[in-house]
Amino acid sequence: MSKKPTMQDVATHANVSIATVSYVLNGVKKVSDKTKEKVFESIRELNYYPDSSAVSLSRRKSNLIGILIPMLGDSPAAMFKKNIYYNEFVSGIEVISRKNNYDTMISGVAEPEDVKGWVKKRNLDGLIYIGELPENLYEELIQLDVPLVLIDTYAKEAANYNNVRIQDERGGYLATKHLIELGHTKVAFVPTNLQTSPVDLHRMNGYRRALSESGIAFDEDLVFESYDVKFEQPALVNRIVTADPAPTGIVTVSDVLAIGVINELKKLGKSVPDDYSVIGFDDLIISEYITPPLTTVRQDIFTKGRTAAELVIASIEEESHGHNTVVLPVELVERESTRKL
Amino acid sequence: MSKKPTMQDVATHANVSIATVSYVLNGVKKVSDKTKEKVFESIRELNYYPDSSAVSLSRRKSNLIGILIPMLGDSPAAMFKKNIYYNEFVSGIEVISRKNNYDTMISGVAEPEDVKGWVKKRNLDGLIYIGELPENLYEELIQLDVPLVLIDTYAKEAANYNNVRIQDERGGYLATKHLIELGHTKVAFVPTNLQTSPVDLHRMNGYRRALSESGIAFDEDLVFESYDVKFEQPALVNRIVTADPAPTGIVTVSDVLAIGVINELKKLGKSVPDDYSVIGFDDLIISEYITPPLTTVRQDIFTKGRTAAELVIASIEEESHGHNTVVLPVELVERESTRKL
DNA sequence: CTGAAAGCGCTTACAG
DNA sequence: CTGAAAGCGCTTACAG
Repeated sequence: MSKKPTMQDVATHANVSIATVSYVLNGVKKVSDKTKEKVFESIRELNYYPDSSAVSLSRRKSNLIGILIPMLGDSPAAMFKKNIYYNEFVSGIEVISRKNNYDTMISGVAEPEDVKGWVKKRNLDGLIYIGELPENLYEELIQLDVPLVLIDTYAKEAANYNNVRIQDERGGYLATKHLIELGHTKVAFVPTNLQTSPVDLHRMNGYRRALSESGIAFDEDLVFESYDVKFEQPALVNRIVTADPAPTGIVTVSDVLAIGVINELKKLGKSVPDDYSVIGFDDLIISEYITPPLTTVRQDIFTKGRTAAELVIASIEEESHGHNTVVLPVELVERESTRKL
Repeated sequence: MSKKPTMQDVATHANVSIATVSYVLNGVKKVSDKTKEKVFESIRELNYYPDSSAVSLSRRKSNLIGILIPMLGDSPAAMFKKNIYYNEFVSGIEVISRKNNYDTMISGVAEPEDVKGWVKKRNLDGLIYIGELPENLYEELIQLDVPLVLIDTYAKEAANYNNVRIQDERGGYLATKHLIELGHTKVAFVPTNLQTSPVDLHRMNGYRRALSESGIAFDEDLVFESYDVKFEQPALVNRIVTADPAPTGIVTVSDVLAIGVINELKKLGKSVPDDYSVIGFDDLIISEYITPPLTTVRQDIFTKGRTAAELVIASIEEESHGHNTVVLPVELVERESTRKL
């Protein structure tokens, strides 16, 4: 095959200097229209594409955005693999990035040191981090001085960065309120892990607000941590069905959990929504198609990804490294996993 | 923040030339152990990471692998977004790539010209393409002379590249055979699109083989193209339930389709597996947790991704641009969406 | 409006 | 075993 044409080839072909080609390409300086025309013509004919390694090197800008996905346990991919959620999220980032001429790379986060290395090595222009950032990573990242967007974070350090979150408190509130309105008074709350997940804590605040608004006392015995976002939840569900007081409604912090809970309940011969009303959180694509179709709190994960990408890119291009926080709305979607008591 | 250290900084710090640093880093030439030690020491102290733009530029190698995802309709992401499948696949690629010091980028494929541009721009070392490659893309890619792995392709041109496929024919066979063994004689086959999908055609060959093996005549009227891999399938299912002959078993080419079919059947008051036995294909993570748990033909998508990555990387590093074809096994997973007639 | 030249941070023959 | 220097393909002051 023929070697890839360089800027020099274009310059020669157009009978100008490479500086001029560069100017034309970057829309910089006033280049005469005829020259511009010639150059574009040559670019087209030679089918020229600027070499981004060279561009990155000389411009100190890679047009690369890194997406950091926290690891749960072993491999970064395992996380990505299991969590249907990331699919849409990454998708949103991808769309906006491409539109703005950025490419995206994904990496699992193991050691903070690795992240730093990655950013430096690849000259990443910006970073999107999903979830609570480990303390030590904050320090590393500050040193890196790279535009950063934090997703679903409530850490105080987060205030120094861009943030995209959703109305977590309101989500918990809406879900609980819904069950209460349906006549449920014994409502369980199923977070992942209250120690490690501020998001869960905020949703629980909403849960508590809804309870107290209706004069229902908060009961610790109705909070069941699952510790793991996965479909298999025998232990969790066992605790729920044997709980005292016995709940009739279950507010969950994710659709995956809700599906898991419904599944285990079925195994125990219980019916949803006849015996238990269950609410999810997220509204995954699949949630409408399970049995029963899941009542859930919808968040627009795709938009979350888009917003995150828009924020990093703005931050990169303004050189302002601003810290904006965008809180996206949530909404209750009533389907058939909840019923009037 | 302090500027990122360069190789020069390391050289100065270690009191050697940058050439030596480079040699040490690349394990090339025989550098004395003391020197090596000094250099590594400096690298550690300065927390140095080679700039990959510079490396790419001088070594003409980006250590970047591009994943091409075909677009269905509008945005590339839309595809990625909807198809739960890609999640695992990309995950597999990612794991192997990272282990081999490659990063991966994902792009939707719109115009073949765009792909070419992307490869040239980013100096991609290798490419993984999912699905049937448009004719004109073959030509473009040949010119690019970049290691390529084709996934699930049956085009004759594909023989010139690396391929990863699964036992499609066998999958169709196993699914159909299973239904026949359960006593079904009127078995429907639901492909996506026989015109555009050789994969579907191969699975149908398996379907036909199982039929003929049992002395059941193939009946065109029992083939129902869905034309779209999505959960909503009212028209499709309407055709199925009103078909003559009336099928009792349904072999489907994807879990998404199967879930869609089951869903529509329920809406029509039909029960699975009581009225219809339905089989999927893929065995998505979710498929075990829907109602009824889906009987399906499992393929290991994660391994498919891993294999694809291994092939490109081998191809990149051997400079041999080989064309190996790996056919991964499939296996029938019996769950509860099928029953004895 | 256009170009010569230095520089971005590496790699790699070539000398020694 | 080690280093000086050219080169990878761009960008960008600086001159003109």
